[in-house]
Amino acid sequence: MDEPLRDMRTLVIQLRERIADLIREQALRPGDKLPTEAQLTARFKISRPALREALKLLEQDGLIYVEHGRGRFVSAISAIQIDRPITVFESVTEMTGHYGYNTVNKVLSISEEAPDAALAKQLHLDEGARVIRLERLRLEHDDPIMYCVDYVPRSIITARLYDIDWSGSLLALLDQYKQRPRMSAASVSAVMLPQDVVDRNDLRNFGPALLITETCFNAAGTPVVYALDYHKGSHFSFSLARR
Amino acid sequence: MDEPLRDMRTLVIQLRERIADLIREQALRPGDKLPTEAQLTARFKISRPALREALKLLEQDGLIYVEHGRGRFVSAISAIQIDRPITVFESVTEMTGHYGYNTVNKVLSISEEAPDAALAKQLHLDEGARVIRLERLRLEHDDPIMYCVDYVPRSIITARLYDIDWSGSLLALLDQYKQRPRMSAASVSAVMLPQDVVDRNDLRNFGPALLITETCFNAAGTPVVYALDYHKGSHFSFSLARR
DNA sequence: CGGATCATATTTGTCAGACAAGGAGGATCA
DNA sequence: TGATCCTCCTTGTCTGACAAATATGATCCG
Repeated sequence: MDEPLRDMRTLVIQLRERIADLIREQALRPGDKLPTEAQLTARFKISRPALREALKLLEQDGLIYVEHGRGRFVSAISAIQIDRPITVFESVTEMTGHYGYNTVNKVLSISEEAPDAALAKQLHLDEGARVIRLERLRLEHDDPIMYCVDYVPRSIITARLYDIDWSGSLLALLDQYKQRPRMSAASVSAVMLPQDVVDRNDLRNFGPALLITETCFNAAGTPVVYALDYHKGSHFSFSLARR
Repeated sequence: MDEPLRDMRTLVIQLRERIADLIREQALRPGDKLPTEAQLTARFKISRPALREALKLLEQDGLIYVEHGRGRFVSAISAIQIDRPITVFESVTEMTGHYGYNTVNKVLSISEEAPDAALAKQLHLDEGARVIRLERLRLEHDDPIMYCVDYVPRSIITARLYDIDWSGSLLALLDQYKQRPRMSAASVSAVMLPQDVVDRNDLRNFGPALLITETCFNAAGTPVVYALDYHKGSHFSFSLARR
C-alpha cells in the first residue's frame, strides 16, 4: 500500500512526518491505538531501530504515548494544537500582525550608553563595551498598545546611529549585519508601566502590562538583543501548550 | 568513572538526562564536540540503539546537532536552558514550591453549578452536565499571592462535595479518580483582579496580575479542569525558551 | 456454572554485531 | 608543491535475538 520512503533527509525525520500524517489521515483520536512496531516496519519497509527513533520523537512531541506490553496510542495533545504559541520565536512586528494589528512605530529615544552590570552580563559584553538603547512605542490607530526598550551591542551596528531608520523592524536591521536573532530566553510577568514612562508619554490609561523580557541569540548562540516589551494587557494574550 | 544507570524509568529517558547533565558538568560550549556514540555506550554501559534514541531526543530539543561522519555537537540553544519553563506542566503547588513559597490554601467557596456555554465547550460537556466551581486564595505568610478559580466536571468526582478537603492539591484529588491532568492548553495575559473579588477579599493592594487560563487534559485527552490562576505580578515571573 | 489461576501470544524494551555512507587527514605520486 | 587516493573515524541503517510487561484464553476447582 505504501511505497518505501527514500529522499535526502534522514530516514527517521521522514518517518516522523509520515507517521504524523498517518494519524491525521486516519483521523485517529486521543486514546486510539497506533499500528504495532511490526506493522509499521512492514508498512514502511524500514528497520525497527529507525522506526523506534521516529516514534520516540513523536512521543517527545506529545503526539503519542506508549505503554509497555500494550502498544502506542494517540495522546491528547494532538487535539490541542495551539495555532501560534508564544514559544515560537518571531519578531514583534510579525506577532502584532498575527493579532490583526497594523501598528506604527514611534521612536521615543535612541542613544548610545554604557551598559549596567546586569545588562553587560546578559549580552556577554566585555569591559568598556557600549550598547545602543532604543525606546519605542507601538501605536494602533494612534493608540499605544506596546512600549518597548531594546538594547543592542554597539559593536554589531557599524553605521552611524542617525543614519538608520529606527522605526522599522529591528530584526530586519540585524539581519543586514548577519546577526538575525533566531531564538531567545524569555521571562513573562505582569507589571504596571514605569511611572516615568507613563508621565513622559501620557500613558495613564495603559493599565496592567504583560512584560516579556528576553535575550535574543543569533544562530551561533551569541546574544544580540536584550528586549523589554510591555504589552497592553487589554490587547494581548499569548497561548502555549504545557505538558 | 560512571556507573551504569538503572531505575524504573526507561533507559532512554534516563540517558537523555544524563547526557544533558554531561554537557552542563563539562561546561561544553556551543560548537563543542560531544563524545562519540562508541564512547558514550562504553561510558554508560548501554547499547547503541538506546543511546541513539536518547541523542535523537536531545537533538529534537535543540540541545545538540549532528553532522554525518563528523560527530555530534552542542548547539546554541544549550546556552539558554531555562531551569523550569512555564511550558512544563505541573501543579500550582509544585510551581509555587519551586519559587520558594510555602503557600496555604484558603477555600473561598465551593459550589456545584451549571456551566455557561463557553465553559461547557472548553470541558466538552454534554447538555445538562454540571460542574464544580472551586474558588481559592493562596497565602504566603497570610499574604495572598494567588487567586484561583477551578472548574471540574461534576461527573468526575463521585464523592459528596462536603466530604472532600478542597484545600489540598486538586491534582492529587483528580489522581485518585484516575483523572490526573497531564497537559494543558494555556493562555497568558495581564489583568487586574475582578472588582468583586477585590471587594470581597480585601485585595486592594494585589496590583497587576498574571492571569493563566488553562484547560487541562488527562492522559486520554479528555478535559478535566478549566482553571483561572491570577498570579500576583510582584511575586511571579515565568520563563521560557523561544525558537 | 463461576471464578481464580496459569500458560501462551502479543507488544514494547534492550542488546549485540554488522555493513553502508559521509567526512577528515595523512600517505602517495606526479 | 599540489592533487589524488586510501584509510580511519563517525554516524546511518539493518538483522536477529532475548527480556519484560500486558492481554487473552484455557484450565482447574469449588
